[in-house]
Amino acid sequence: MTVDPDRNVTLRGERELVERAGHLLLSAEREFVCAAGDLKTWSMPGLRARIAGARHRTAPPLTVRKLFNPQVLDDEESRRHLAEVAARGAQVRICTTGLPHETILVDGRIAILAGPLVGGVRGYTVVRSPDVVRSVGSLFLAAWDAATELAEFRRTHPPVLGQESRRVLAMLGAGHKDEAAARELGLSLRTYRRRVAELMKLLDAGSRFEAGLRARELGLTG
Amino acid sequence: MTVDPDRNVTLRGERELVERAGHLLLSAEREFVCAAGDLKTWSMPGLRARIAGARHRTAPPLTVRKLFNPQVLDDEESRRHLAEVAARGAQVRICTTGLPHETILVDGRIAILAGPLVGGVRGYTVVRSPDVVRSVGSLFLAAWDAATELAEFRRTHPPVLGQESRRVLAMLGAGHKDEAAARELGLSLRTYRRRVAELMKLLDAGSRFEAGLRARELGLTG
DNA sequence: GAGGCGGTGGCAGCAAGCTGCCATCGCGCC
DNA sequence: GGCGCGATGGCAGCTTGCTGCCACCGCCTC
Repeated sequence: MTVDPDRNVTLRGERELVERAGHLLLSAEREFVCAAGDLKTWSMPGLRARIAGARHRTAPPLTVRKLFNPQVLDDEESRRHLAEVAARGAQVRICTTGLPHETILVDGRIAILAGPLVGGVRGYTVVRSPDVVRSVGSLFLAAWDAATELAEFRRTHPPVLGQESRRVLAMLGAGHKDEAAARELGLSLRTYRRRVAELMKLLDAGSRFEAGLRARELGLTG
Repeated sequence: MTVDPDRNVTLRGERELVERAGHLLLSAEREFVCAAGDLKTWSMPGLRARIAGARHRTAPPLTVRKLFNPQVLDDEESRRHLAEVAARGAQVRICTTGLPHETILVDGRIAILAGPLVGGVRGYTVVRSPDVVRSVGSLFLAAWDAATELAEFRRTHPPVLGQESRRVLAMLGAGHKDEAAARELGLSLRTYRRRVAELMKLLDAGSRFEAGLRARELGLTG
């Protein structure tokens, strides 16, 4: 890593990013900002835990802001992770406009911008030029302000269900047993239950009761 | 049965009522009106089916109005029966003020008024005097107009739940397994499930999913 | 045609839920 | 005390729901 703050450095692959810029991420004292289309880009095994650990040392509590596209809510693991992150005090928002590039901002001093995959490896450009970082920061802020709080988003944006899912929902809502419902929908018992399981994942429900609750809550019925 | 229209006849017990006044009930051509505190008074086995059958013969469709107190909604069998009756075209309303006496009105011509139990047998007085029947009719109409449609009533009057039922609901809504929920509430598994079963009866739900749906629908959560 | 891939469905085994039956216990009442 | 009544909880057996595993099928690609 050069000492010239106006020299951008591009690292290839997450491993190199972690090795050579990990300390930058850990150096956050005031604010840690992260924008990404999905959760995959910043997986960085092991680093998250160290960041989480580092937070305990900071005198002024670290402000953590995470901005994502709606598709992070598509799979259950991501939802669980987001919920956990939010529970630890991070602010999480969802932005319906496409996020340009995956971005990290540390204390308004350092920006790390992800590039496209090149030969299966993603490039990460570490930027320290104050003007560049500032303008990235203000772009982020604009997107952040336009985005909606995770909880609010989830409350007002029910997951989009296909035709079949809605028919499964109707069967469940009518109180039919699985066997009858499957027959009525022309599905095998196995497949019907697969659908129900998918639905429950989608609704973040641990039981059918809960699923019913949420289905009504999100206005997915009738 | 006397031919004098101004002579009231009191019949003792439902059997006698059915035997000697059953034909009056079946003679309804225009309107059949029934008000009762509960469904027990007019059980009259076999008669209902015959009334239902008779309706097919009537040239102008028979208007059926039934007025009940809220407690008919307390037990599941009554609810099912009411739903069935309503589905067959009867108008069903719920009246929150106590209904004075069980009453039947046939075509504005005949009134049958139930009295108290005497020696375990209820008396039924058949009235044909036009003035009396008219005034009973107008009293009924007043109560009818003040009452609310069954569907509307059920939508706006969620069943009153005890403290414990609400805690059971909370457990269900939190997605807990029965065992965990029972432990948390300090109940045995058996009793917890009894509570759940009661709750589901109360909510008219054939499955836990449905119960969740209704619970949210009736605003019984959070 | 070979092979991969996604969706389906049968099966089996387990987990969870449901309910009838009965013993028990507390409580009010005679 | 004796009795009945309602609530509780243990037990057992059954139903329902859940899921991993595997085989199969249709489709696409090479």
